[in-house]
Amino acid sequence: MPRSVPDKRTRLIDTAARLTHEQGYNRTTLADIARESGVPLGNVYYYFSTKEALGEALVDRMNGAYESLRARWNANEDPKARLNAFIQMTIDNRDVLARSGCPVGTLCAELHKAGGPLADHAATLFDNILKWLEQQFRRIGKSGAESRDLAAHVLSALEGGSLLTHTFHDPRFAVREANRLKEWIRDL
Amino acid sequence: MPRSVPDKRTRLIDTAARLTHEQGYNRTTLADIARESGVPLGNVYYYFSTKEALGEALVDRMNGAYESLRARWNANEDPKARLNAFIQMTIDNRDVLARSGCPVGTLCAELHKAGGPLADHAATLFDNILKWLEQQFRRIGKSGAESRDLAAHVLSALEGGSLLTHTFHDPRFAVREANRLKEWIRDL
DNA sequence: GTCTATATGTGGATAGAC
DNA sequence: GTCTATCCACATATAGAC
Repeated sequence: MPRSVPDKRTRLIDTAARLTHEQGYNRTTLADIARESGVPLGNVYYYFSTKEALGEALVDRMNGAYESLRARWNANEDPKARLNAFIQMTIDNRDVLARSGCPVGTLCAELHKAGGPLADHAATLFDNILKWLEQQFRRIGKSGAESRDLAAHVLSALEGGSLLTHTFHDPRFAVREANRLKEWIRDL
Repeated sequence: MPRSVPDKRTRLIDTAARLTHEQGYNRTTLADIARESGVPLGNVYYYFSTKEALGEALVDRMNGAYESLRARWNANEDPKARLNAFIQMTIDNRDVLARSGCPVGTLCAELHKAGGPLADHAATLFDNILKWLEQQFRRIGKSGAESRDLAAHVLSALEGGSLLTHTFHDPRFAVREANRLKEWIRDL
């Protein structure tokens, strides 16, 4: 029994993900999400008791999506190839980054101004990325401490490039940082 | 006639700068700013016709503050020393960065989700930084195109490090990126 | 220039019928 | 499970006396 239209709960999370990325979390209202999902506003509260609960589900969904990507990259045995696949994502998404920034970076920046449990939950997105990056550097033969530093450097450069790309609506900033990292990994 | 208390307009901008950095622009209300400035809410509108007008003044003030810093760094003739002074700012401010992130980076990220004239105005903060950085690399002897790339790389690394430092409330991410840049500049 | 009171709009959340 | 109507809090902005 194929379902061409996902169930309401899924639709609400998907719409929340898109609108939060485009407009920011605070500026995205439950009324926006409900309308774009084709769900009446009052019905949203059957699935999510508060906006924050929807935010938590949104972070969970993003974590799952990135976990799927990492699983795919793990099919390649070469850790440098895995790192390059991660970096290539920035290049492939350059136009989206120019329009709305990195979905993870902008979400973390915004939520950590408010604090609270949702902010900490969003930080797990970066944490999971860092852990995976660290594993790849260990496979290359780096020590534990150095692997953590190198992982942080990769993510810092890509996030910084994404921020400039977003601010100037110019994909080149992120692409240049990505290419710089690829050369740097090649020579490691 | 020394004035220990700045005039109202100045106080409003200063308070707006602090609260916007701590809480974000959207979550900071004019009532917050008025209260913390010791100005009645209705009186705010005598100085700024809209919240956006206050936002513009805030960006202008930040541009002026960073311009003053750059003027001080320009007193040193050595371009590498100037670059190091810029990078050192990240290290000196590490605890503030851990609590609230980079004032410029978080402001640009938040405002560019909404778009509009204020977002473009905020981008001038990064633009002025990049122009100054580019000048230093030209002084070192780099070409125009390469100087622009190197300037973008410095800012990307520091902003990315600041974002991770903010997200994890851990100063080390920004400090490591700063130290890495210092070594990189030394060997240029 | 200053300040109180208030208008206006909007967002999160609830009540309660179906 | 679904949906309409509505409550309540709060943010921007205005009116108008002083």
